[in-house]
Formats: sequence, C-alpha cells, structure tokens
Amino acid sequence: MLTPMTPRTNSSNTSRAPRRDALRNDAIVINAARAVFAEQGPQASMESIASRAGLGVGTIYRRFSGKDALLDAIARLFVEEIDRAAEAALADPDPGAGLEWFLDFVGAFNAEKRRYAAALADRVSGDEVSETMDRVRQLTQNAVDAGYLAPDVTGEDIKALIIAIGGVVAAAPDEDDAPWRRFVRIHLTGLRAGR
Amino acid sequence: MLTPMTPRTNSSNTSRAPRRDALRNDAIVINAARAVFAEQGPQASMESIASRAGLGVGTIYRRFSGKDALLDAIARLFVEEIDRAAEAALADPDPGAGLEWFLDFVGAFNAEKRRYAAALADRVSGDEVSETMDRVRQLTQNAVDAGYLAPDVTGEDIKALIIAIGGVVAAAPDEDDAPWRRFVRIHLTGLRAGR
DNA sequence: ACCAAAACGGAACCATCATTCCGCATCATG
DNA sequence: CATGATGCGGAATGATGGTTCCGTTTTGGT
Repeated sequence: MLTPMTPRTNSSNTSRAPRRDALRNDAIVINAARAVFAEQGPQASMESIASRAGLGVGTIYRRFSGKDALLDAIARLFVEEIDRAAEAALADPDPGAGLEWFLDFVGAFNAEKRRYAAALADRVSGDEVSETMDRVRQLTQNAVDAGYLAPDVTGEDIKALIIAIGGVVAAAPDEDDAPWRRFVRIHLTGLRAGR
Repeated sequence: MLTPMTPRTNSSNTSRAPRRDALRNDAIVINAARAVFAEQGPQASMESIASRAGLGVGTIYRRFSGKDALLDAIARLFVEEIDRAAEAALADPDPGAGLEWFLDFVGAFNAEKRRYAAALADRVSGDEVSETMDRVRQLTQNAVDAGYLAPDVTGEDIKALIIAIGGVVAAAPDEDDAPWRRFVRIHLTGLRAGR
C-alpha cells in the first residue's frame, strides 16, 4: 500500500530487520505530504513537506525516488480509497441508495482535497483505475436494472459525473457542501428521466 | 483589448509614431502564447513562447510586465469571448435555444483550450466576470420565465454547469465532442424536470 | 556496553526558468 | 540618404526548488 522502495519483507536471509523509526517514518512522510499538498497544492516544495514531517529532505528521498513518485503514491492511495467506497456501495442491497451514497462519498472526498485533487487525477493511468471503473460500471448497471436510472445510462456517464463533481467542488471557494450536493441531485434527476 | 504597456495613442505631442514591426508583434506575441499554452499547458517557458513567435524573450517583456501579466491578458481575452457569446445568446428570441447555444459554445471553447482552460479559470477575479455572470443570470431567468427551465433554477446552477463542462472536456483524452454534449443534455434534462 | 549496519539531517549542488540589460538592427523623419 | 530614436535579440543574472552526498546519530544484535 505504501509501496516503499526498500523491500519490507526480505525473502532472502542475510539481512537485518528494518529499524523501528524507519517503519514509523513511512507513514509520517505520506501523511505530511497529504497535509501539505492539501493546503498548498501540488507545487509545495519537498522542503516544506520534510519540515512538516519533522524530518530532513533526505529521508523522503530514501523512500520515494522523487517528488513525482511521492505524488504517484498518494494518487494510488486515493484511487484505492475510492475503490473501497465503490465496493461498499455495491454491497448496499438498494442499488439506487448505493449509487447515491457513492457519489456523496466522491463529493466529500474531493472537498477535502480541493487544492490538489485535479493534479492527482491526471496522474493515474487508465489501467490503474480499470478495476475501479469495473465496479462503477457494475454499480451503474445494478441501478439501471433496478429501474433507478434510465436504461441507456452507462458507467461512462457516471464517470463523467464524478469528474464534473471534482470540477464543481474545486471551483467553490469555500467549504460549503450545498452547491455540489445540489449539482449532483440535478444531474441524477437527468439520469433518471425516461425510465 | 491587448492592453499593451506602452500607450498606443499619445495624447501628448512630441513623440514619433510607433514602429511598424512593434505593432505587428503585439498580435504575434499573444497568438504565439495562446498556441504554446494550448499545447504545453501554462507552465510553458517564456523562451518557448518567444521562439514560437520568432522573437527574443526581451520583446515579450517590453509588452507584458511578466508571465503573469501575459497569462492574465489571455484570460481577459477569453472572458471577453465568453461574454460576447452570452450577449449573442441573449439576443435569441427563444430563450431555451439561446441557452443551449451558449452552453454549446462553452463546450467547444473549452475543447480548444483543453490544456490550460483550468489554469486560466482561477486567474480571473470575481468582478472581472461579474458582467458576464449578470448576462448568465439574465439568460437563465429568461429560460425560466419561458418555462424552459424549472422555476427554482438560478444563474448559479448554470455557472456550476459551465465549470463542470470544463472538467469533463479537460478529462477526455481526445477531441471527441460526444461525451460532453451528452453530459450537457443530461444535466439540462435535470434542470428542466419539475417545470 | 560495544559495534556495525541502517537511517537521518541538511548543506551543497545543479537544473530550470523568469527576468534584466545592453550592444546592435531597424524604422520614421526630414 | 543621414540620423537618432525605437525596438530587438539573446546572453547573463538570480531565484527557486528538486536531488545528491556524506558526516553524524540511532538502532538492533551480541
């Protein structure tokens, strides 16, 4: 999950166990990076991330080959988080409710990461999200089958909505949830028309 | 419109006419900047803009106080273009058709500038668009009055849609119009529900 | 407690631009 | 055509920030 550069478990035999501080710092670095990116955007300097983490820059470079890799790691983390949400939504016996809950999650998620969600978005390659996209398609199909969405609605439509939510959230200057919630409600109405 | 730094018309008397090449370059710089930003995004270097223009960097700096000013000038240009479109839409006797045409224009406009539309967007201050926003509100109100949109729809809803279009267009990897067109159609359906 | 390996800190280094500056070319004028 | 002002090119400068390196500190093992 954190994809450290040094092998966590050494299948070979002749080396020591990793030091305790090193393990601790893995998480500290990621968290500091998330926090700093969240408030300064993706152009935040490595220096500021290091100082937030209470570490030296060198320590970051021991774990991530560079800033790109750090951003990528966080992006991957976020994809996983969304993926888990999609999975949870699929578990809801009511497909309509599941979909609504998922979209709500996406909105709230974006709200937290307003400053750099967009930057992370065009970092993830197509096949890093293919699994998640499969779930979204399934979620959509279930909602169609249940008569919650119009018959011609596809996963691509929901994907577009997800992207749009990101835009709407990022554009709002404050933390106010109301605008994107209203936006989603309106769009869902459009997706339901003609059932 | 190009807001050159040097006074174009000299109200005082004792100076020469501007040189012909200087006048020509005003437009060349802006066009080169637009072209380069369009294909490289807003982090394109001044150097690359200059070389595209067939000029030296110094020439750019004689007209624009810096890169920021250059970006700002282009942003202002774009706001004007959208503003003119809103004005044209208002002239349509059929408010619904006017609104649809306007949204279509916005989509096509974004498609052209996919790479840096977002960057320009958060460059324009609130009151630089207040005039345009007034027109959008008017456009919306007309559509509501004509029974094209549901009664509770406001200019803010259309603004959100405009922003969302930008996101959807930017996310699409290719030039394909179909996705954002479908997105707009669906959302408009939602905005019409409950008339 | 002692040693060697593992990690750390952060100064030094380096690449990448934006921006400035000035000698040279070009233009308007008479 | 001569001339001086106007505008131009592009090397030099400076700042910023990513990345590397190595002396020092911490940790695990004995």
